Amino acid sequence: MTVGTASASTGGTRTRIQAVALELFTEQGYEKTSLREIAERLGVTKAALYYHFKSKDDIVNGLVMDRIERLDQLIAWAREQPCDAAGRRAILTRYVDEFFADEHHLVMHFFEQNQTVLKSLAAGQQMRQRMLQLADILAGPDPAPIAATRAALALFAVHSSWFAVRNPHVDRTEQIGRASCRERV
Amino acid sequence: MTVGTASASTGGTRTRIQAVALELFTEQGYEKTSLREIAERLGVTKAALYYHFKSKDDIVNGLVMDRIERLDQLIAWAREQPCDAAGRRAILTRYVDEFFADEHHLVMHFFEQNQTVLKSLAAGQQMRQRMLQLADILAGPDPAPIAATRAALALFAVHSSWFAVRNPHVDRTEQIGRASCRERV
DNA sequence: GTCTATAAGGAGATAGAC
DNA sequence: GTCTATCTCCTTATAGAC
Repeated sequence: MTVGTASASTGGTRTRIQAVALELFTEQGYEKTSLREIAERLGVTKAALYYHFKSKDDIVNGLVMDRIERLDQLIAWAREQPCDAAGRRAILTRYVDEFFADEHHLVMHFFEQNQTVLKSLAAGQQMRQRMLQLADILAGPDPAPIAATRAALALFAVHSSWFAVRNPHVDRTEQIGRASCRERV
Repeated sequence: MTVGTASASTGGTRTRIQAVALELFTEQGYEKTSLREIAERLGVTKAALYYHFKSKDDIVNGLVMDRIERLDQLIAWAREQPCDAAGRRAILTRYVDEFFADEHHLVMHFFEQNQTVLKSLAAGQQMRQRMLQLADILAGPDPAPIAATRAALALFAVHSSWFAVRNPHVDRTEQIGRASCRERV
């Protein structure tokens, strides 16, 4: 896991907490996962978690804020790409490469599985706002409604790949890449 | 709301409960919505809810089971459609017409906002299974991996329309129809 | 950094009167 | 059908010892 800038003094416990929390939040949902459950799986007590994070929400914030920074960089770069098909494809490709490679995709999966939670979290609202910005860039300036819809769908197609993944012989990244590149943008 | 076969004897309270619950579940999530909140909005007490539903899960079950029946009918019909582009388009069109018209789309929206909940509910697992069946039919017999992916994405594109809807001048059904028909299946 | 102990509150669910 | 009252359980979060 690459999560934030864990203070180098700690033995990586903070990062381990985030990793376990992310897994449980994605599997069973944020609300259904208690701090007791996270602590137990780590072999510590609940109180230990509160040394590293000031609240349950704060665990999520750490995960999200990291992505928002990276997303802002991608958005800034995307604004300078040409507004043609090649430019849009380049944007989508970088999006997939950055946010769905390695363990990064775990965070994205968490986002999709916990939409209602993110709605009530400040970090989640910011994330959503960035996604809409990216869709706007893909749609181009003064888009026809149909172009705006298509741009948003292209972005979403990447995310919906989890639903599509069932054949064990096709690995996930391969399928995600295929899904995004097939989309006409 | 058209929810199940409410015993005609009651004054529709059961249906009103489902309508309010559906709205709150979709807005803030299933876990975050308490029975107290539902009861308060209806002007009754928690205990009254338990006369109509044996548990909180049971409220969701009523909503889901209704869709599963309709989905099973659609699946049976879809199996008899030709395996060409026109047939696939016909299937998608009926899917959109049946599940995204009127208030039906509220239930679909609830599904997307509460994926983790549905994972742990028997009714939700059945629903997911039906969706995969439908994707298989769209993909055709012995599909290449790429065809399977494309079929699943086409289905999902319909559902992702909520993300795409931002322009208030384009109404939702119009956009959903457009989204599904634009998709190459 | 991690522990024990506990506070404070809300959740789902039930019993029984009306 | 709906109410009041209550039970039981589990949650997030804090205080303070080690």
